[in-house]
Amino acid sequence: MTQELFARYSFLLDRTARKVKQYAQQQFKHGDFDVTVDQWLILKNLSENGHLSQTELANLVFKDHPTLTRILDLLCKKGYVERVPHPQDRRSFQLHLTDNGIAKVTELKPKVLEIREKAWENLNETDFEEFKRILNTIYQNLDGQILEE
Amino acid sequence: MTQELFARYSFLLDRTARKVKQYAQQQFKHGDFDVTVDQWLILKNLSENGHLSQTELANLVFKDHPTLTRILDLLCKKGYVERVPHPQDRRSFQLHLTDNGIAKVTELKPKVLEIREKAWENLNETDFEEFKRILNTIYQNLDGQILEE
DNA sequence: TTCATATATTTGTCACACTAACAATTGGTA
DNA sequence: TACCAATTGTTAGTGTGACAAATATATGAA
Repeated sequence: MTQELFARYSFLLDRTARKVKQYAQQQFKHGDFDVTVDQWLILKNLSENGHLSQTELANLVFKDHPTLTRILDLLCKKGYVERVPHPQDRRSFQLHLTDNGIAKVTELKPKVLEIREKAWENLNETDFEEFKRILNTIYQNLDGQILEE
Repeated sequence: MTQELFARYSFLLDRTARKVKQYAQQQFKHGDFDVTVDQWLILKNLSENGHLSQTELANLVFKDHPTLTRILDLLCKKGYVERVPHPQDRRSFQLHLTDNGIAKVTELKPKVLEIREKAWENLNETDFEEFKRILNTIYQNLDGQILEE
């Protein structure tokens, strides 16, 4: 029976994802980056895509709306992001980086790449392609599964 | 430069791990399992290893001590686990499942395996071995990295 | 014995994920 | 025009993760 064997994937996946985040967060803290790993993800995506709404950004980074609201609250408080009222739709905001935010992204970008590289010691590009393929397959297998009863 | 490319792994890893957890938690809820995914991990490990201390259990499931304390608080409140004072060492407890806890594990075990299987559609055992190898390599690359300065 | 050190667990704080409920606004339709 | 369903974003509640610090007990050396 391979069922028992396969079931271990969730444990290993969770354990590794936590370790990756924990390692990066330690390095962030050690280098006084002044942002968390998740906050960095938001800053980076805002720097690569100008003037998104929160919904657009949420879809881009695969975070839900309440989580994004709170991360943005913190980034606004730190002065890296601003919520600009949307000219046509008064329900929504256009998000953009402040000058401080832009400077922060410029400063951190190379440092983050260096931190991320550590995980791939002893692994090559073929491994990466395999890894990507399997992760995406799992994601798609579970995505959009409607529950009915 | 492959640096940028590689850096995407953390995003995909995090995204997939969250999806896996979210999917399982939905199914748990839908089936009225009365436990969360993390609580299930604890129950399962307690059923496979009798009379662990919290420290031993924490090492087994790779959760830190405060997190484990809180999960156990909930499981005790639900009546699935008991903390029995260690006969020799008054600092520690021996954990064991109550009768309800044992029944819960028996009830849920096949259901959880079925839920877990969903992720591996379109993937085979070779994929699983590759996946395991890469995850474990990443974990080891980042584990035990001491920070100094 | 006494003190320093180590170990087991708990508590507090902050951040994030998910659900549910809510307010405000928009846009289609009767 | 007057509804009403859908959309955008927020808030509250619960669970979990990481980290630091506190508490209690144990152990070993002086």
